[in-house]
Amino acid sequence: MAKRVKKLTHKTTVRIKPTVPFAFDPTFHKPGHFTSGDNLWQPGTRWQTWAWKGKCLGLKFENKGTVAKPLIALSIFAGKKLSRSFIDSLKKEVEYRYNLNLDLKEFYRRFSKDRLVGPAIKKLRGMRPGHPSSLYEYLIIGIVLQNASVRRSIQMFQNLLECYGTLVEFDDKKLWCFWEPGRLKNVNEQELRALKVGYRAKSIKKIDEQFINGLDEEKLREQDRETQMQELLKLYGVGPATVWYLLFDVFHHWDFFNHVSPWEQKIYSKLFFNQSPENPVSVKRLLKYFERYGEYKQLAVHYIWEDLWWRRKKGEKIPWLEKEIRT
DNA sequence: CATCAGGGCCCTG
DNA sequence: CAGGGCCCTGAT
Repeated sequence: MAKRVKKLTHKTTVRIKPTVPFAFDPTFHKPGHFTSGDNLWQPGTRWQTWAWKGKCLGLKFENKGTVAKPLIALSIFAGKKLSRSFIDSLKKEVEYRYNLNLDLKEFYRRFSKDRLVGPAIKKLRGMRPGHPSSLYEYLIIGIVLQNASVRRSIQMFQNLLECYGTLVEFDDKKLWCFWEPGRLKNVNEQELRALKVGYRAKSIKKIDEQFINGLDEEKLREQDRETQMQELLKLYGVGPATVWYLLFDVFHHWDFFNHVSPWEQKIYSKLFFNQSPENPVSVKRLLKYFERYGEYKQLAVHYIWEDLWWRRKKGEKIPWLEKEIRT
């Protein structure tokens, strides 16, 4: 689909100082997550589109510091000049989504000696959990992940982005920027189905409607975890698997672990019990094992998970893992 | 060629 | 609370 490119020519740069220690690359690039047309990464630099308060923006994060003395240069590209207050609110949101003010000391103190988490902490020291997406965006991603292989999820997501998103150009990169909540108001299910999302069209449509009806991410962030979970489960098409992802990536609860999807089950079985993926350990037993990481259980597993994908990315041969990756 | 399972969820009985 | 159906796609 040919679309006009929106050029983001106004550039503002702000400096962000994350808490110490901070690791740039494993924070801004998660090789275990599926990639899509809204971002690019190379060591030391991340480009990311960002739909924020009605504007399409391009963000460029550059590593200007070290683990012990972190500094990020964040360049914000926009179509028009941005106000100071807009930039301030955006900076705060960036810090929130990437957990740049997270204090990891207690987590490291307790688990640096753990046989599995210890080595991961050593390699990824300073890595933050986090995700660039808003609740709305993550919900859409969550829906396209359901009951589909990675390749198909990427295809569905890309189709949606190219149909309803905006192609932007900044810093010589062309990337797709997400559409705003409510954009699908006058789109019917059939049009969505044409993008090969199948029965997920109904969920996507209903989620978009909920945002028109006043679903508010900021307000939901202030609620406790149980309330958040109940509210999210009310959404059509959102079940335990999607909620579990949301509570970690969007609402930043490190202590919540109640779900393991089939492919993750196979990978955890190998990592934690050295059990072959053909004969995986039960979900119940996996969850019981994670209890040892207490209030940091989700963070601990995130470290081990990311370590695995970074090892693969760096060229380590992990034959059993290759078998589990369906592209 | 047909059949099937896949990074769930809803709905029914 | 178990299980069928749902869209589409690549694998077999």
